[in-house]
Amino acid sequence: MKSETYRNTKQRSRILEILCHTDSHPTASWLYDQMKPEFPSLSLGTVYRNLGILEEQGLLKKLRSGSTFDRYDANTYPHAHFCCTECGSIYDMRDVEIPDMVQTVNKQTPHNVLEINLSYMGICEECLKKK
Amino acid sequence: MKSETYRNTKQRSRILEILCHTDSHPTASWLYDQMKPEFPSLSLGTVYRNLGILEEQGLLKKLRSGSTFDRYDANTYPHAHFCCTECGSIYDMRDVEIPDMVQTVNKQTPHNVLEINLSYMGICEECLKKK
DNA sequence: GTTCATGCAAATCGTTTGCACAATG
DNA sequence: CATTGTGCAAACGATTTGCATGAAC
Repeated sequence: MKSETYRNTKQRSRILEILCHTDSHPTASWLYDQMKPEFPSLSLGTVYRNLGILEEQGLLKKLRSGSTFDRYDANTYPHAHFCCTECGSIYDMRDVEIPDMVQTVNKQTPHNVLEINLSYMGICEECLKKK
Repeated sequence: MKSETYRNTKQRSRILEILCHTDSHPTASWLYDQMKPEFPSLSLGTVYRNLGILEEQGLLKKLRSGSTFDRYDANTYPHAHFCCTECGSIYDMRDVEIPDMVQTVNKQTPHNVLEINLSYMGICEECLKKK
């Protein structure tokens, strides 16, 4: 049973503060290393639990969300995907254009962009039926 | 030392065949379950190894590639990311427009699209310097 | 004082790897 | 027959969880 009330803890507010002051999209263990000096008895479990709570509160987002499995696709032609956040299934979006922005974007960034990764997240047809 | 020659094995060609005849972007264990009746002594390790080889050969792609860690972002406003395939770091793409295609796409698909996930893959500035 | 969060350690789960044996070319 | 692939089981690494203690309200 999930609780609806959250308490303020030093650990949790520090995590959010660090996340708000960096744009490096940290991992849990990076946050752990950052906080360890200030909270010597901090544990990784606490970091993970708080990240989960902050995400529930909508204060942060977990990147590359979706399932935790590797998935494989024999269609190597660039195409967009639809990822269902309920059941985890992934569909091809055959009819949706994937804008060829590689050249455009390369002019706007110092990095070397090689590939676009475009996916649409939402609820799939099957899961919609079940509601 | 990585070999440059690949042999044909029943297991590997079956994996590719299954992948080519489905668009459900299978996981390794789904493939394993599919193949188990035909190859009763099949092991998951074999499936993973062959998926790796097929990817090397360019016959398939692993989806949501990049690092294996969860990463967190306190910037919940929709924005594109750049993911370096060499060092795994992730940058915000502040200046790159993320096209608001949610409405457009919803007209083209039976699923309910809620969110766009756009990332550019390539080599980051830092890694380029090291070359 | 009741409930929620923490720290610790053990468990979980997807994936990788070492090794002896089998199959390929 | 030299080399690559397989099956098995153990190892790995990120994340999760059970439980007793501590902090928040």
